[in-house]
Amino acid sequence: MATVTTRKKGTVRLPQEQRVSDIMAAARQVISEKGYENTLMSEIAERAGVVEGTLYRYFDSKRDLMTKVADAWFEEVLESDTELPRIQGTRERLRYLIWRALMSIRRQPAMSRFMLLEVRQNPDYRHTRSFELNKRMTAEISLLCGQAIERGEFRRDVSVPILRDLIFGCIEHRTWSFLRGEGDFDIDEVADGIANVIYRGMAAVDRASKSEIENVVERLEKVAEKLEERAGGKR
Amino acid sequence: MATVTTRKKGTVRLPQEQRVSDIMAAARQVISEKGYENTLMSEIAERAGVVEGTLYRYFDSKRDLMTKVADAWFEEVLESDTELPRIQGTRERLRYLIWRALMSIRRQPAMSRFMLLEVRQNPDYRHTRSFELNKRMTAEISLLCGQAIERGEFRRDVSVPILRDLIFGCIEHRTWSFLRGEGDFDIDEVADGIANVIYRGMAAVDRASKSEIENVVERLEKVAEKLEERAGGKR
DNA sequence: GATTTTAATGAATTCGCCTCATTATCAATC
DNA sequence: GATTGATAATGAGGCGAATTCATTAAAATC
Repeated sequence: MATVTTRKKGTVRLPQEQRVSDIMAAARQVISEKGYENTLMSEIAERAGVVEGTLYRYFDSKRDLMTKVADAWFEEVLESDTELPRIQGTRERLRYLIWRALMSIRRQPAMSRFMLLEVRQNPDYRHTRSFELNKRMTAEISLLCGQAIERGEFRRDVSVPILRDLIFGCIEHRTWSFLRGEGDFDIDEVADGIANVIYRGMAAVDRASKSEIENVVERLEKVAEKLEERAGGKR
Repeated sequence: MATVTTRKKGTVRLPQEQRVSDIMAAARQVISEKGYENTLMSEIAERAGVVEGTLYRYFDSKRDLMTKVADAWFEEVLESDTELPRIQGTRERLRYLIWRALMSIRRQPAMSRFMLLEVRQNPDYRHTRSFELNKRMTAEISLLCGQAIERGEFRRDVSVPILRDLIFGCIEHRTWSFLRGEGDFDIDEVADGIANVIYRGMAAVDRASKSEIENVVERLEKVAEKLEERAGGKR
C-alpha cells in the first residue's frame, strides 16, 4: 500500500511565469509540427524540460493548454500590425485586410491550420480569446463596409454580413487549398482578385458610367446647337 | 496464463454487407449526436448490436470508420439531387448550387459540422472519397463560371479559382456562424445575396446599361434629324 | 455427418490524459 | 547559517478508450 515516491534531487524551481512561457513555447512547437490530435502531452513536457504532471500545475487540460497557445499566437499576429491605421481609402483598406490575413497564413501555415481547424473543435470555442479576436477581425471588415455604404460608396442593397462572409470565407477557402498543398498562390494577386470581384462584380453586361453618357449627350448637344445656329442664320 | 475465453452461444452471423451497413448506420447516428471526438467505439458497437472487437473486423480504426461514414453521406447528398440538370441559365444554376449547399447544411447540421470540421482533420483527407466529391462540387461551379466567361456573360479578367473560393468560402463561413448558433439565416436570402454581389459587385458608381445610352443617343439623333430637315427646307 | 472456413467474441493490452501523495527547493525568519 | 513554512516539481499510478488476438461457435462445403 505504502507508495514509495522517490524524487530526483537537483530539480530547479523557476519563477512561474518562466515555466509557463517555456511550456507554451514547447507546446507551440509540437503543435505546429504535428497538429492537435497527434500532439502528446508527454512530448510537450519533454521539450519544456519538465515532467508530464507539471503541465497540469499550470494548465487544466490538454485542451486548455492548446487554447492558450492559440490565443497567444493570434494576439501576437494582430498586435504586430502597425500598418492598418495608416492606410486610407476603402478599397485600399479592404485590400490590406485581405492581404494581412493571407500573409499570416503564408508565414505560419502550421499554426494557421491549427487555428482554422483544430481550435474550433473546442466545445466552448465561443468563450475563448481566439474567438473574440476573430470576431474583432471580421468586425473591422464589417465596419469598413458599413461606412462605405453610409458614404454611398457601396450599394445600399447589399447585406454587410454576406459581404463579410464572402471576404473571410474566400480567404479561408483559399487557405485550405494551400495548406493541403494543392498549389501555391500569390498573395497580391489573390487580394486584388477578391477586391476586384467585390467591387465590380462578375457580370459582363456592357456598362458605361454616368459621366460617359454625359459626355455623349454633350457632344450631341453641341451638334444640335450648331445645326440650330445654321438653321437660325438661314432664316 | 491460460486465458479462459468464454463465448456466448446463439450469436448470429449476418452476411457481411448487412453487418457493415448496420455498423455504419449506428456510427452515423452517434456521430451526428456527439461529433467525432465524443463518439465512442463502444457506443457504436452497442447500437449496432455487436461487440467492440467486431468493429475492427470491418474497419481498420475509428478514423477509418468515420471516413467511410462521411463518404457515404456525402455521396447520398449529391446523388439525391435530380434538380440541377433541369435548371437553365447561368445565374439560376449558380443560385441553385449555392442554395443546395445551404439546404443540406440546414437539414443536417450535425453531419455538416462533421464533414466540415472533423473529417478534414484526417491526415490523409486528400485521399478520401469525400475530398473527391468535394472537389467535384467545386468543379461544378468552376465549370459554370468558365463557360459563362467563354460566352462573354462574365468578365474575362476575373480568375475562376478566386470566384470559386468566394462562393464556397462564403457558404462555409455562413455555415460556421449557424453551427455555432450565432443566429439563423434564410437560405433564399443568402443565396440571392451571394449571387447578387457576385454578379453586380459592390461599388455604387452610378451606371447605365448600353441600351440606356442607345436610347438617349437615338432620341438626340431624332432631334438632330429634325433640325437638319428644317435647315434643309429653309435652304 | 464430418470437415473447413470464418464471423464474432471478450479478455487483455496499449496508449495517452490526468491525479495525487510525496518530496526537494527556495525564501523568509530568526 | 540554521529553521521553518510554503509550494513547485516529481513520478507512480488510475482511468478511459482504442485496438489486438487467441478462442469459439455458426455457417458453408463436401
